[in-house]
Amino acid sequence: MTKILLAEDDENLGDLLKNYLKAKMFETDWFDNGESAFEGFRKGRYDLCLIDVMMPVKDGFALAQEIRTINKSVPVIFLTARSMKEDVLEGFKIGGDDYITKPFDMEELLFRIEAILRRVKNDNQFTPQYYTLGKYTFDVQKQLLQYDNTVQKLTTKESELLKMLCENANQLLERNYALKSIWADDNMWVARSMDVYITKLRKYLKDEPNIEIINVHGRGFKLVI
Amino acid sequence: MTKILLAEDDENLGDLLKNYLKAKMFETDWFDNGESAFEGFRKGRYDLCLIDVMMPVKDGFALAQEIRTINKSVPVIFLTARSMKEDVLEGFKIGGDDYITKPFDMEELLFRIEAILRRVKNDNQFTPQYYTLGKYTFDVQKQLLQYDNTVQKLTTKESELLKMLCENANQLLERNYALKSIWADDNMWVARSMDVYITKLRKYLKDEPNIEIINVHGRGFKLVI
DNA sequence: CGTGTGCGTTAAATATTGTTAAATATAATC
DNA sequence: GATTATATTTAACAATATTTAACGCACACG
Repeated sequence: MTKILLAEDDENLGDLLKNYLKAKMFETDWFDNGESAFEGFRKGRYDLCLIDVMMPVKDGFALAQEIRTINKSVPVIFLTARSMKEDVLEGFKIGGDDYITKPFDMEELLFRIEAILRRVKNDNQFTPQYYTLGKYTFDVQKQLLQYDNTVQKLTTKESELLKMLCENANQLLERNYALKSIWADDNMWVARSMDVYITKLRKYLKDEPNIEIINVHGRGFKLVI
Repeated sequence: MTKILLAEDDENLGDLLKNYLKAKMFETDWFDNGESAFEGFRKGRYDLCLIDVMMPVKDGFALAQEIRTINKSVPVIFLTARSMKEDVLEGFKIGGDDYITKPFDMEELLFRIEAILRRVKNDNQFTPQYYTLGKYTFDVQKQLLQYDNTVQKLTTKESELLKMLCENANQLLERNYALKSIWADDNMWVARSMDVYITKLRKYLKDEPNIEIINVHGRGFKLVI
């Protein structure tokens, strides 16, 4: 379950937010000042922080800065009064991921939370170690393609290309994009090299009829599962 | 490049939006009434529609409905005045993907546009697409047309064109619309290329008397089932 | 009817991709 | 550092995909 830290001194708003987020399947710990919120952060594990800028004892920026000293990546969304829009810059400088001005739509807040979580997930998401391609298993780290008792060692380029195809499974992998990523160049000659590797990968995967690398003429390739 | 259709009668807002979106790397065609916007949609190819509800000549809902008759999937965001929040339901019923109430933050709008485009992209990725054409089955991802034990591999262009025809089955598929989508252009020479592909598709489908690709003189083609 | 334009079809021309093998570069071993 | 082994690129040719060209017919419109 996704856990949210909420730092908000207004009792009505805090309660409202906590209940709304609960309804949307987020588990929220609500603190009514910066001091206790920081204590809470140290003891807990949170996927996202929702911090009001104006708070007694320790304001939102101070809290965010403290949080950053012990965690560089947790997303922070600031809640700020509309009149204080200059604060926004300050907020981003501290490393906030978004801000939202009061009064705000609950729906809009939810929207931003989900967008940020999605983004963070994609960022941090260590490229999965393994991909399952029909009866094959592709071990990215070890560069191995195996099924049953057969093991095929892949070369670096083979592995990098297959990895990119897997990341974009059922989607077009653009020729130029792949070339620039793997070959750091996209001239005509290098492009032919990529074709050679496509042939190799197809050969490795030929025993699995549900997996296919199809060409999209003039644009790139698609790994269809 | 991502193309946006903007239908907005307010000259200031329209201009502002167009420039803002341009700065954010979206190419925007701006129409100031529903009538011309629909003309524009028919002739062009758009990734997303941004439609003001209150417009002269043809209001936003009517426009969206007309767009839906020729395209079932393009995302639509409605712009609506805050006082008319009841309209929201109407908008979703028509098949809008989001709505945003005026006055709104440019940033919020951008946020929603990006979120929807991301979602649409992910959707398409996983829904396996098959069309049933009489005794044939058309597998869009794998670009295959099969019946019984016969399998016909389709080329990229063949497949893209057949897909568009299927999406608009029993409806007119406009020449220009298809050309801009598949060929990213609609000059005279490319148009002949499309005719060649129509001939090819007819040849593939000739064994099924209930399926026919008929020509609508001067307008386009229609896949009749 | 006759004329201009659009469409159907086929075949040739061009561009892109598939495949294999040889040449070169890189790494591993001694 | 020379010698293998392995990885990658280059080259050459075959196979496909796409576009262009050509010709004849169909349709709209006067």
